[in-house]
Amino acid sequence: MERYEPEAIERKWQEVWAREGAFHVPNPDAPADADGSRSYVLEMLPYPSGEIHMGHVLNYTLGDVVTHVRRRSGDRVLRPMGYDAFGLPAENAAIREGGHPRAVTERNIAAIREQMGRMGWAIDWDREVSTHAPEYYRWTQWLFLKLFEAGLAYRREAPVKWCPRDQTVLANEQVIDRRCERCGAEVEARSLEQWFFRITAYADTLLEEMALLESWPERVLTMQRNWIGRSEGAEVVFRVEELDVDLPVFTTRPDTLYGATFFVLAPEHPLLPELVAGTPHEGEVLDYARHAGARSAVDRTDPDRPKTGVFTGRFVTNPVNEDRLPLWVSDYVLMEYGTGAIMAVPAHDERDYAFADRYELPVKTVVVPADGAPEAGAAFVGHSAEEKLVDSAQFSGLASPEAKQAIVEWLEGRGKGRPAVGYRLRDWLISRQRYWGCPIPIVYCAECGTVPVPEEELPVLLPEVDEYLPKGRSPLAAAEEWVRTPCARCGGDARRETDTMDTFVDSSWYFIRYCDPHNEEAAFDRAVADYWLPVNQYIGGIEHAILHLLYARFFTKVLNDLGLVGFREPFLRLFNQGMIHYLGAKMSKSKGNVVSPDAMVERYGADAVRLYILYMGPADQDMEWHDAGIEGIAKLIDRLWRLVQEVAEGGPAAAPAGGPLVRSAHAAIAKVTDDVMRRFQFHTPIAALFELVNEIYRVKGDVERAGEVRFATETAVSLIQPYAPHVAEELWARLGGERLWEQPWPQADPAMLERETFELVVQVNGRVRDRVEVAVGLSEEELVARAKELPRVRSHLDGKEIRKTVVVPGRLVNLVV
RNA sequence: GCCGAAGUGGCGGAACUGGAAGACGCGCUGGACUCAAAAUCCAGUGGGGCACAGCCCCGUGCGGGUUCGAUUCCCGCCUUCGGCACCA
Repeated sequence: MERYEPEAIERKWQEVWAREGAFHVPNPDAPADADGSRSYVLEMLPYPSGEIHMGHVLNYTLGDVVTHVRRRSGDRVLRPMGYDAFGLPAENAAIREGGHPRAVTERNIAAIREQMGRMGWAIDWDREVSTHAPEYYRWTQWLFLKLFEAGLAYRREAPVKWCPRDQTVLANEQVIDRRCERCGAEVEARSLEQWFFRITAYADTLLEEMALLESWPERVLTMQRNWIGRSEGAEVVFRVEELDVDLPVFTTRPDTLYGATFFVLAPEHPLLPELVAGTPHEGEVLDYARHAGARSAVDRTDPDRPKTGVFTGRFVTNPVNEDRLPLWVSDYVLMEYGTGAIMAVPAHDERDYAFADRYELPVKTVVVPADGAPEAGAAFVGHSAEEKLVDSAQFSGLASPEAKQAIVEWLEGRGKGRPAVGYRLRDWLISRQRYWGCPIPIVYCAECGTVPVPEEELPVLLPEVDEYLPKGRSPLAAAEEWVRTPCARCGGDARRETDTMDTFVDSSWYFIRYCDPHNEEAAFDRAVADYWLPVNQYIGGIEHAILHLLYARFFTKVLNDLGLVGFREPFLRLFNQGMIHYLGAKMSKSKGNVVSPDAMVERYGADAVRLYILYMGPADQDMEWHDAGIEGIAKLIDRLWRLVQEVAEGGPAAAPAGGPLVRSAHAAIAKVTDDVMRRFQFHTPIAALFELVNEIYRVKGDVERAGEVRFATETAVSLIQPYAPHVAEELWARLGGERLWEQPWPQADPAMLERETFELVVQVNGRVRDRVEVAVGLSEEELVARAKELPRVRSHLDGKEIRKTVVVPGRLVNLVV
């Protein structure tokens, strides 16, 4: 018998698919009134580092299975691929090895494209895009200008996070535990003129429109909610009477206003120098502020470090009771949240309490449990209806939530406060002082100021430079000829912006470009975008739970508000695949525990790798790669292979009208289809295929059942096609079929799923005592009668009185004695 | 601390809507084939007990509860993982 040789088979069918353009899906001629169902299956585009790893294999094989099943179910399926090609690794490789980042990137892209071909993924290669191509980044720049016109892109000097190793600023989202998300270096604070996108204007929308999403993992929604960090409270204005200076604070606990005993400013607060100018405290306060600024972020935000601060000599007035509160400065108050100033209520805030304790400031309890005795000292009680106010003038006795509202209303009536909402989210800092990115299309003119590059002059091409090494300013600044340019408005001397954009800008709209990738007149045609989008199924790693997924949602909402697209959310369903571990740890080059996809494909074939990566376990959980595991899958393919040889030799067989094996085949169709399409579960369909093949093996020697065996074998081949498209195609051909990839997805016949008999489970007192095969459709009385006849049941009934009888039709009888 | 996810055999896991716990695979054991091995095929495989063709008990992190019946629902814990965190 001919042996299964994956290499030759896989090459053969990959060539056929390429020749026939098997997976090319053109846009409909009139997208606005195209009929038939369409489906957009998208996986996060790869960053073109050296080669793909097992995480990519899992990611894109998941998408591939969904694509095949949907295609064969009759959908027009968009399934594109591209490269997130700008970014630091290519630039760093170019610096290290010499050469141009473009050359490094394009070499890597070629290698990845080759590997993807070897995996046999059903990608529409006619739609391939790469974010570093001028044909692409021209439109990234165009979109930047749209945001600029809308007032959503702006430049300002602001304290920013600086990565000393990568020599560039970072977005807040790229700082993890105060370290650079890419290189792990501890970030520093700097104050720089930088470009921002006003994502904070969309904070509420980003929260509210989560309701439009069909299926996102709860943990991702939670992370985004945490990141946006919305909290409701009030702004309350305290006042330095002597100087006529108002100091507003943001608080979530206006109910504790009567408990405020001091007031604290952040060391960076802009009014601080003015407050202490010419006073005996000036030197000490400014000295403290300078030292606080010099502290590292890690040190300063360590909650275990004893709190420090100094008194400014000033007092503020509490608007509710005219109390004069001493004004302190301390670095436990952060300039970047709220107003950079707080009212301190040591009785009801642990941080304020720690500070009060250290500097011997008074503690005044104003909220107590409604039912219990007030405790002495600090009581960090909640602020639900279970707590009430004390020592709070006319608000005493009110429950905490009512008191909040009443106090804010009272303040509002006197112009001393108003309801307010605080967010953790900051505007998105998009400037980068690096070469390999999309140039920001802006020029600075001495006369006209900040001037956008006119649309017809796009793209602003990346200039060629000799030196990519970052030195704290953009390498683009060295291209003096490129930097000097006439002002688009007045024609006078102007200079180009030399920073490039964060690569997350590039990937915030690539899924729209895929719809219309060759458009030279526009970023995309709205009708085409609206035809395909929003994405029905997005698949990718959890590492983008905040970064890319938040930015892409923001971009989509902006584009919708600008009338450029007709949808509000880009990705209706999101699936995050788990990480693949090997030898007990996450695969990494440094640990030397990497399983190379190429080596596995060479040894077992792409089909076996594809099947195994999905068989390892639930795809949304982390999985452990077992070398022995893939052998089991190789065995399945081999068993199917040998089975098909036998069946093919047997020649055509009469189509069976029924039979247990035909029923099993239909059950497998139902299971695979439901798991993939409804449950998005990929390992159990493979188990169902194992079961089907095992069952065929048990009966294949029976010549009477040749028709059943042939039908079940064809079904198994057809069902395995989304997982193992090459060998399935080959086996399908050997069974006399052609173009399996275009064959309609098998339909389970409901009549074949129904059974004439079932195994009735009989319980006594809820414990299984016996089982008996009975006909479907018996009445409850008949089922109970059958159950009572069983000897094992009778021995447990033992003549006792039956107090209750539970019958679940089609399943069980439970007799309670 | 706040928010979220998860805990099932030796291992990965299944059980979807409250109805046979452990599908399927790995591993292991035994058998067939073979001079032998590999491959292949067949069978067995949660733990314990007994009067052992069989039967009984225990068993889904722990303790309670609801129910005729709980891996599944409720309450309270424990552990692990992830996010946020001097965020006022």
